[in-house]
Amino acid sequence: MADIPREREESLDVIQRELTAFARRARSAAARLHPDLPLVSYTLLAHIDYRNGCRATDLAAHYMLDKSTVSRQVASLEKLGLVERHPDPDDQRIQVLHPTAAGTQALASTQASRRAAYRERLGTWTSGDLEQFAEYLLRYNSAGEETPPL
Amino acid sequence: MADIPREREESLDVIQRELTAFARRARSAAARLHPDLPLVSYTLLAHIDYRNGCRATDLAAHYMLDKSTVSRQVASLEKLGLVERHPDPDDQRIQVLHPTAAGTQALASTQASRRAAYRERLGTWTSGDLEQFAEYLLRYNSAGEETPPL
DNA sequence: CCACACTCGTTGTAGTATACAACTAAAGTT
DNA sequence: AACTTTAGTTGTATACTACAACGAGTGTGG
Repeated sequence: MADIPREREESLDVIQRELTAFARRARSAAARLHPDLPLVSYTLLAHIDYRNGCRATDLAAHYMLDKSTVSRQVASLEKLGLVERHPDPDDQRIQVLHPTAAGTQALASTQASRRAAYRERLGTWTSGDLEQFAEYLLRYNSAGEETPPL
Repeated sequence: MADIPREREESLDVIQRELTAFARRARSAAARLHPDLPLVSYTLLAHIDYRNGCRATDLAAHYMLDKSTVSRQVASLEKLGLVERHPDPDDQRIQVLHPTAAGTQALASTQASRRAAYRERLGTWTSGDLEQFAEYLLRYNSAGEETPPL
């Protein structure tokens, strides 16, 4: 039951369909998890934090967004007092983005409810399955650093 | 290396982060794969086809969308001549949606390029890994029929 | 040192996706 | 017949996004 092409195709179709369903549902779910935070911005804020500061260009590359989109999102995060921009002394074009204290705090409280949701949702999974699933997702996403993910 | 809670948390965080990254990238990727099709509508059309006809309400439930959103998307698909509405004779409130010939055809050609993209992307995976990954995604998504997926 | 090219970011404009609320119409329930 | 529930539409407002044009800073080849 291993290398029969038909089985591969079936698996690919399932993966395609389920990933699509997930992506379509993600927004509404995210809205429920942090109704306050501008919601897409949350993702960017989380990434800024994860990277310990980064540039707008990095965000655009990572999420495949136009720089104008990122620019506005960052502006909105700044207006909300969640991120700060620090000009890079070596290159005046660059603004290094960092979460403010409020940003870190907002992230932490949101992260808590996200974690709780995931824990509940994946509560019945064995640790081995979680690990394996995480590994698959990493592999899947990294495969598409260059090419489109969907 | 099995049931240590810390390891579970780490896996959960990775899953969370990678699923989020995927969801954020999905739109831009989808835009590249079918620049012609209204692009969100594609998903709905695919689901209508997959189900061999369904109601707008079913689409809303499946993708966690507001009925007004679905109503407009379906209207746009109809205007493009990709779906037809057939009133249910037993219940005049209901419109059963079906792909038109053009809809089926559009779906087929898009599906071809999608399949190609997935085949390329997952070409190095073993059939076993694909099967396992598909199974995880199914399990993950079905766990959230009630609760939010993200 | 200057002209050209490149990079980072912003702003103008426009299209798409989405939700919420109010509404119509058709069934179903008392 | 009156109330409730379900299916779908429309009005309105907002979020997200891209593309194009632009401004400012950096780097490089004459």
